[in-house]
Amino acid sequence: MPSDMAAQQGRKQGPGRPKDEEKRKAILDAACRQFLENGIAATRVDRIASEAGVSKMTVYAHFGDKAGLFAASVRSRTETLAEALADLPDPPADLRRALITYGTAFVLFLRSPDVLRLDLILATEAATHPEIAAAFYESGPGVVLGTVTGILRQACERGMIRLPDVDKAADSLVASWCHGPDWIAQRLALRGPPTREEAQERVQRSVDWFLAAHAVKPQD
Amino acid sequence: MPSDMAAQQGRKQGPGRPKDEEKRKAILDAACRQFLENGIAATRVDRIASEAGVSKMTVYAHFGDKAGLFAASVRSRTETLAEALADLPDPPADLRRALITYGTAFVLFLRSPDVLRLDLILATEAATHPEIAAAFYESGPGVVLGTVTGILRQACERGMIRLPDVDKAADSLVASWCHGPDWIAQRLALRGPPTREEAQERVQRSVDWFLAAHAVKPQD
DNA sequence: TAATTCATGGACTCACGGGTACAATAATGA
DNA sequence: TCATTATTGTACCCGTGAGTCCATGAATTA
Repeated sequence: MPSDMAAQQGRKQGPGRPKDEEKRKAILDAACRQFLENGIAATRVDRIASEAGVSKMTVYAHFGDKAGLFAASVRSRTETLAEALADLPDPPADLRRALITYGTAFVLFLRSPDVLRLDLILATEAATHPEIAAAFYESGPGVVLGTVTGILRQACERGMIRLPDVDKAADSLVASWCHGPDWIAQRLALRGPPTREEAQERVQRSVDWFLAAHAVKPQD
Repeated sequence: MPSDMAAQQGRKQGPGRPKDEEKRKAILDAACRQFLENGIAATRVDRIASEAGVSKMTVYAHFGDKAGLFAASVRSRTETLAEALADLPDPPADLRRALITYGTAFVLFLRSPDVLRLDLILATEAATHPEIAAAFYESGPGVVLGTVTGILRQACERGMIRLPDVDKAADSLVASWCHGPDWIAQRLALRGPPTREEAQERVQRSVDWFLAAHAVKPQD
């Protein structure tokens, strides 16, 4: 990622001691933890520095100011999460099984505490950091939506189901998997994340509705 | 609401000048606006006071401190919103029409900027103000879920549809109405609230799936 | 009228935390 | 070795904003 280096360092490795990449990583790591745990306002730069085992001046040397540190750390976190999403196995050929497999993975992903916190912070900060919010959407929910849309579109082309509007159908289907009142309750700390069984059961139910309503050939 | 008075004032109207209820209202009003707009940390008590046309001391006399002010203002806002939800018209007899009518109202409600902000702030603050979060859930999402569950249960009893688990079905159905990636995009300020037409179209689609999949009489 | 409580506004205290200054030291390229 | 840049620790500056103090005046009950 050379563009990243250019954007972050801005200097071509002139003479003198180079910046320590390990320290940079450590700072980003600590910053992620702190920002996710406390939000922007309540996070102390001093604490990040000490947790990273680094002096405060080093933090400012690498990232300029608190906002820059936030942006960089969220960006790195977003990339990490996006990789996790990209690592899903190939979809089974069977449509129903493909939807259930992916759906369960998505639910577990989208309701993991880290993603929940990240979503929360970015939603709070969307007004002041629109590019970050957009990047998060693209590499998180956008990927989920795109994958499901692809699966559905393919199934339509193969004549397995019939959908008047694939995009909207995908949106509603994903919604029915992930974001019910039950999910709201988790956001409000009224319950924990679902177990794998709960997630799967929930997705299976939605998928079965969906297929029952849209399948071309008669089924039960 | 006498319990409210007792909790807030604590004194039985002794001698001397009584507290001005209008000022109290004005303070709450300004506080709601500010907290919804900026969140807790970024809200300035001075600003609330000046916007309410009141001295800062008066704010502290009425609400003790910033946290108390926040709690009181969110409570009042939650009550207001709950009233809006309670004001919905009686459900039409027709099941499909009832679901669509309520669903559209819910979507417009849950995606209104105010509710979105409130949800966001409470989710952020859930750890430090669990009772407030719980109260919000009860009078917001909880009411929606309860209403839909009621409608579905009745329909089951009348033999119009068949559902193995009414509660979970209601959760998924509500989710498919409200909280797709499209909604996430709105939270991230990537799009605005849906129009009435969009909301209705979306709900209608979900309801039709649902009924197609669960109707007792033969379907295609 | 007297006693009591509320409200005002402005000045004030005080803790907190972002960001900087500086002097010393370490690592690197030339 | 020399110039250059990174890093450190500590001490510091300084804006900000929550919460308080106080002297004055207004509303209310007895």
